[in-house]
Amino acid sequence: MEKTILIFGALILAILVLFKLSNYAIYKGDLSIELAIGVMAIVFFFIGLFINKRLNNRKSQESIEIDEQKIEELQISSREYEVLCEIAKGASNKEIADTLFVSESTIKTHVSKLFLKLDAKRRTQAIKIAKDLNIIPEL
Amino acid sequence: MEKTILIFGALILAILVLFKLSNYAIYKGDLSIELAIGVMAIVFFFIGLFINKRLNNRKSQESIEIDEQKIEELQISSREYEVLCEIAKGASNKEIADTLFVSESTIKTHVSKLFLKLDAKRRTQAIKIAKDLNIIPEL
DNA sequence: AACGGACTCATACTAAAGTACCAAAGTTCA
DNA sequence: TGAACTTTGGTACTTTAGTATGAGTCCGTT
Repeated sequence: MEKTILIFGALILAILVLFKLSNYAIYKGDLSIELAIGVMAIVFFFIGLFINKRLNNRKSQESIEIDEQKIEELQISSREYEVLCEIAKGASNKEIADTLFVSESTIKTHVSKLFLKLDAKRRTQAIKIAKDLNIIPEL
Repeated sequence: MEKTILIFGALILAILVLFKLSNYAIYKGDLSIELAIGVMAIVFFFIGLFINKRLNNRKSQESIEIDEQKIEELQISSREYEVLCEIAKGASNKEIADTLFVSESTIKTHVSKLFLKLDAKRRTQAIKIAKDLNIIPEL
């Protein structure tokens, strides 16, 4: 909301400035009315495009961003997080163990901890919850 | 690219039309130059916003869109698809059976079929593959 | 030094998932 | 009509996942 006011404030200011410039040019006989109006219109058209593009870029970046704060809140350790990401990739316990150079028993331990922290009963549920919390990459 | 030409064509046409209208109003003494320019500027600013919003909405709809064609290709039946979505929600076989009013045995049958069609060995992998193929809702 | 937490690992067990095989009913299409 | 497919479901079995318990090492903090 604040941003909207700022944008329109800047817009009105720009209109006033361009008014003065266009009036000056018309009185000097350098510009016709049509040209002044046309230039103004096109300038503001592109201002509209530019502002909207900026807002939309910000939006799509936000949705991709991982919620590091949430990970902290849940007290998920880095190793547990690694295991979570591997689970979300569809790997089995054995595969994850091989990937991370530990035993399957260790993976089971991490998984159990993850379930506690995410309040999940099975890995598919843990993936869903993690996705909803934006704590794992969309990849 | 074609769209861009069309948009700018329409833009130039709109400028010419509004020129004529504004000239007519100025000669009649109804409008001052400043007001005409201001109105033009604001109109085109919002045209810019509007056009860009339209283009971006189309984009974000595309990325959310489920690849129905892919589902057809993989020959996933509607029932199988229902089960796939439930799996992705984190539900167990028992829970899915209760949700769809069938037996757990039936769910297992559908799941096995899904694994064949998605070339997956376990449900977490099936979810990943389905996600990558854009055949299940982001939800 | 003592404590707590992360990481690692094992064992034993249960539960859930996954596989194989079989079957029946209904629908669609050549 | 027969074949193919979908949907449903059961049984028996194997494999993987998940739980519980216990333990050791390392590191940081009090």
